[in-house]
Amino acid sequence: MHEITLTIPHFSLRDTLLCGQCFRWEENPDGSFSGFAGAHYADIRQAGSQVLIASSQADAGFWHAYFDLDTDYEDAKRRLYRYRAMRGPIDRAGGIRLLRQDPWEALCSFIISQNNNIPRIKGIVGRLCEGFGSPVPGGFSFPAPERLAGCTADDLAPLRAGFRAKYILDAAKKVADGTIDPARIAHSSTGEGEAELMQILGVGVKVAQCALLYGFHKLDAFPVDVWMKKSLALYFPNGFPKQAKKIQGIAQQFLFHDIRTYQEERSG
DNA sequence: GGCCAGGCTTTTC
DNA sequence: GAAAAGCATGGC
Repeated sequence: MHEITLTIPHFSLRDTLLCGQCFRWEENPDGSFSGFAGAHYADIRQAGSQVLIASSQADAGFWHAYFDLDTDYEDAKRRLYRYRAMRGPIDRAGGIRLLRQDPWEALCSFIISQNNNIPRIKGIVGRLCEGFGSPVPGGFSFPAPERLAGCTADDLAPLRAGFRAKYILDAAKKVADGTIDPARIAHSSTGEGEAELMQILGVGVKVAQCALLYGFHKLDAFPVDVWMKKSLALYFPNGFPKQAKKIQGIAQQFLFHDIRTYQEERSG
């Protein structure tokens, strides 16, 4: 294993890895985390502003990018703090960073997420990797679209993904044959990317926005699910301010984690 | 046991 | 067009 240390002030590793943006990390009893980012297995723990990564590969640059260290979150939080309603969510959930995940993995994972819950999403994603991924140090990679494009729904039955299996296959085929081009979406506007992704069976606005935010790092993407509807009703009944549109994806993550973790029992 | 889960597609009114 | 049903599976 290779030891890599990153310095990330005002950061919460736990909130970042458990807030529902990724599905391949598990918390250990000692508070560290084990799992995968792309094909990189790692054990990660946080000590203050130090993030200690024991990685299967000597690739500090990869982890620098994964934890999005080139984005200034302190600046984003200062801007968002102008809105009184954001202050509680920032104080409670402001340690979250938007991970720069692989686009295909994020797209596929959030197709699986629909009408589903996070523990079961993790189970399906785990079985997908073990059944169809490639062996890498520490476990299995997330399967490439080309690997899944030749599969049938019956092949995916062991995943117990239910009705989502045919959506996974449609997405894999359209990415593998170029109908959907992640490289093109990466250079497109969020609106254009949404339209392209929604060509996939089983991808609506919510899943497309999740893929754009978590897989393509489009910080103006803004997925709204049942939790975000609750949060917006509580904090922004007149809608999220358009002045903050460029970083509303960061705000979304604070609001989502806050409402799920801290406000569930509070009556509106 | 019915309800719900980071929804979407299909059918029906 | 809008609203409702249907969809697989599992946890509570």
